[in-house]
Amino acid sequence: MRYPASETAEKHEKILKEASRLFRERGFGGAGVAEIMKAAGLTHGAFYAHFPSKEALEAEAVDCALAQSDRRVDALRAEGSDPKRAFLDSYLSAAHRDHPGSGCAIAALGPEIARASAARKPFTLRVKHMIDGMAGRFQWNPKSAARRNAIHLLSAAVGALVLARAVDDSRFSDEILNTIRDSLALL
Amino acid sequence: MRYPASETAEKHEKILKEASRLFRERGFGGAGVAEIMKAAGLTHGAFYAHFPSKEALEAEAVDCALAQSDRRVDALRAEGSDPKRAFLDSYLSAAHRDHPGSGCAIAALGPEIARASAARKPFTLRVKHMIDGMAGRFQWNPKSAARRNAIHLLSAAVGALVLARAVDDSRFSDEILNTIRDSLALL
DNA sequence: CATCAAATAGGATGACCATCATGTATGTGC
DNA sequence: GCACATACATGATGGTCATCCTATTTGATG
Repeated sequence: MRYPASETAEKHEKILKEASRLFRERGFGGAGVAEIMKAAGLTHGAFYAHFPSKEALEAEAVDCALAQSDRRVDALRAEGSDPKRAFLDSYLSAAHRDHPGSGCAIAALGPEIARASAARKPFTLRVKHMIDGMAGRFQWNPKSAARRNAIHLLSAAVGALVLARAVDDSRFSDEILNTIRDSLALL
Repeated sequence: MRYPASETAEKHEKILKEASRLFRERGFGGAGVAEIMKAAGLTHGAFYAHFPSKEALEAEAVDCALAQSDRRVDALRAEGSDPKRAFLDSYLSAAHRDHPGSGCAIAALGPEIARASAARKPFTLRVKHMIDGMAGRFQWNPKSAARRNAIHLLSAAVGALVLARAVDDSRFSDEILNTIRDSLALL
């Protein structure tokens, strides 16, 4: 059947959202096309009407997830007086550690993206934009070190989240998150 | 045929070495049992005489890779006068970025380890030991912040390497490595 | 209103993969 | 020196997965 154009666009978005969640939860290899389509309320046969390949879906899903992260960083600035502190509290929280499906794609998929040819381009653009945003909108001392500090903050936050998730000791995991949260607040 | 015990132990080590390299290069899912055995000079049938499952191999391979990293950190201390600086120069080098197969397993496999039940325990022990070693052997100012700074240094170095590998722009990638190298030298 | 194009379902396909089964040859322990 | 255990090779097996094929249905187009 041919469906109304609006519904088609909605379903495309729904597939992307579910893919981006499942990829972050289980990795690119851990989430299959059929499972993603089922989560989106469709069957596997319809997949290739929306995306040319799974690899293309991976690229779009990464872009989608990082766009969401970008919007969240913007929202932090609108809300509180210290957006950097708000970012650290949110990014290095136990909730973020325990729910990768709705969290940062860099920490959930970084090494797999490095091996995935198609996802690297959108990833690069989004990361550049995130660093520019953080450098421009967070409060740094001195202000001249904004870009360096933004790169430092993002790197340390990503690394800490990766470590906190991989470690099999909840106290050690908490220690990592708390240590980096406090350290980066001083930048 | 029954082989001499020494040869068997050698082959066990060879399988582990090749697995740890291939896993770091392609991820757990990207390297199959048959390919690993072939790289070790054997056929796939002999695998289950050495390891009970692929998951068990993943755990031992991670342990093997991190043990090697640990030895390298020790070696840095024996060689130069500033082991922290030597670590940063090595860890955040273009060579390390471009050769994950012989590099740090945290940066190459972190998120996959977080999802791999068996590998998390040895991973946790090795990371704890690495942080203890860096806290005790590197020069920190002030010395009272040694443990906090060691966690900070490892997190930021891992995050920077993940970012530098995933990004599709060599200048940006270099900028990340150089920025974090200089920032962490001040800890 | 008639035609077309596209979105979907269901099923097929071919590849890959972890694991297991079997046969064999040979060090090892008695 | 003999019986046995075992490391190995080869070959199945069962499952999963990405991708393709075909029929169907119906909104869009003129």
